[in-house]
Amino acid sequence: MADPHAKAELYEQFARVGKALASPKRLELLDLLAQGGRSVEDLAAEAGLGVSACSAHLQVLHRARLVTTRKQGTRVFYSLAGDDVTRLYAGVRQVAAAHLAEVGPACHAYLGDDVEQITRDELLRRARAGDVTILDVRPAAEYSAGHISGAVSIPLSQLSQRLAELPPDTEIVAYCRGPYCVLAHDAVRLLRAHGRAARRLADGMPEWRLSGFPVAVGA
Amino acid sequence: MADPHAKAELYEQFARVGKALASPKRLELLDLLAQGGRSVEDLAAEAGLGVSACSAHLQVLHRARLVTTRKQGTRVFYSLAGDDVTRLYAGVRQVAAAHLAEVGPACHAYLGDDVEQITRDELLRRARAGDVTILDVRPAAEYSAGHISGAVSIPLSQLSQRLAELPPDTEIVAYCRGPYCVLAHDAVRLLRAHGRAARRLADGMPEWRLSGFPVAVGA
DNA sequence: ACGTTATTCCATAGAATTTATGAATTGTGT
DNA sequence: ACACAATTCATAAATTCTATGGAATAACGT
Repeated sequence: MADPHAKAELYEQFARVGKALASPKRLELLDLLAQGGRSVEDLAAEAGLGVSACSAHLQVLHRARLVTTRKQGTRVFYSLAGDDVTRLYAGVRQVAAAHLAEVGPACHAYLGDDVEQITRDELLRRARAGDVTILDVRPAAEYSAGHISGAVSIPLSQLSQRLAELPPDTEIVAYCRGPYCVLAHDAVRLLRAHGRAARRLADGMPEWRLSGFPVAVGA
Repeated sequence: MADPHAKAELYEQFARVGKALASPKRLELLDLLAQGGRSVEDLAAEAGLGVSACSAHLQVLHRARLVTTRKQGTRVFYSLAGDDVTRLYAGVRQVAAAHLAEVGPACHAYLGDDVEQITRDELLRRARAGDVTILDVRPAAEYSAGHISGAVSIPLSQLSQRLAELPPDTEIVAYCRGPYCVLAHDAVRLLRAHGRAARRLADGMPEWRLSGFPVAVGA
């Protein structure tokens, strides 16, 4: 009959994935990794962790096989193990947002006042019509790892100095890492403060790519 | 600027969902709940837990809002909070199966030798053609809560005594709770040992329902 | 070969959590 | 008032989490 130990063992394996998702810092790391491969110290800096702590978290993710490693010279690049992992992470966020009342306030506290959004489909239509400027405000390395076809890269930190590079009289749609990333929110507020028409893509690069929408790689 | 505390708080919320998924017993409970609402003691018995321990686990799930409660007389019925939760749970299993080498052996140890499978789409075609008997081998209560349209209910525990109820000369497709449930595996082996042509639906009731395939409710 | 650099490993440590058990309690319905 | 289901509580051992700073490892450049 059903060996209760065998059953427990199987669910133990499933739970390895759950345990990997059980820490806020690890979810932050997944968020960063969804933008492309990254080295440990890069991730540590971006996530506000010490290198050791970051490495430890990454190894939890690695033991659950949510990430893969690749050695490039003296450094180790971590990447998500597959699109299914990206989708799983998105699923966690979606379920949390749909059912946890605290997510709303937490979003507002972190992202600030709502800015006008645009959906992926509408952006694709507008991009094909050519009457919109798509703006990637993530760090340059993330843009290189993959961006929306036709997007220009101006990291948020440089945006106020480089406003002139944006063609005048066209609406700007800014995007970043995902629906819970501040960068595009801040960018839109900054652009509007300078009198530009700007909206934010409702989600970010990973969702765009997973939808099969056109992506470009490189500088 | 970006308040690091606000960011941490947001990811803390996301991690609540992850934490809820971080225990094998809780995943087992989700598996059971995906079949329909259930009382605490029912769940406790099915999952091999004491009532207290089961109640505690359920409250972890409830605090993460993965389940909802409904009072019916003297007992409390727990249900999944939505289809997104069912999908999230399926996602965890899928990622584990795709990336964790240990899942294969654990499956074999629990489910036994592979039995022939059939996909949802093929089953639907065959069912429409009418040349197949669909057999639900889950406990009767789960059948009542929702089953594949046209399926007959013979819980695995009664199958060997009730073989005569199955129309002769038609192939039988057995299904149960999902891809990692033993019931249909055992049923197919039992049927084949009695000389019947039998296969197993590759996944179970929740996946069938989520695909939008026809479902019936009641005895 | 040697120094540099990135990452992992180790030792530590406190805090916090997890899990389960059995008994007591709450609350609902008969 | 009684019976029953579920939760809470008191325990308890075990485990786990998290982060830190320093040592070990491994690969590269000179």
